[in-house]
Amino acid sequence: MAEENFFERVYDVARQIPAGRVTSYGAIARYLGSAGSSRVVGYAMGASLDIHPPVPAQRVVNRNGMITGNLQQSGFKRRVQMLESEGITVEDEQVKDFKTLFWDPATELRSK
DNA sequence: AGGGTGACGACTC
DNA sequence: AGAGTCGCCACCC
Repeated sequence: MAEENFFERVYDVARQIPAGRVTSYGAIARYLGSAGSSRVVGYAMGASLDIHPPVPAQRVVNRNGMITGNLQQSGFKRRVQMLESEGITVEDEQVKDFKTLFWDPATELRSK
């Protein structure tokens, strides 16, 4: 049995986020069936920097569309640039048109 | 086995 | 409307 920890599941979903789109921790948590474990998703993202393969955690922001990241602030700036490189406009550490670029796995991967 | 932590989320004042 | 506080659930020590 594939003993995929909750973290790996989060990574799997995050890797399915198409470029130019963003999602929220709560959306992923909800998609995994643990809507209340949004914090765990965020925690997993932080640990994603230490896992392999790399996870596009930069596409995952909080439900406000703001790029959180108290940790790894060193790479935080780089994350914003990567998002802009994908066509996402980031202003003041916040994703512009977040609602439009929002990619909900519960809706997109509903049948996958 | 227990306690503490944490890239959030929703409620309340 | 904005700011602050509490709660949740999984992982690490």
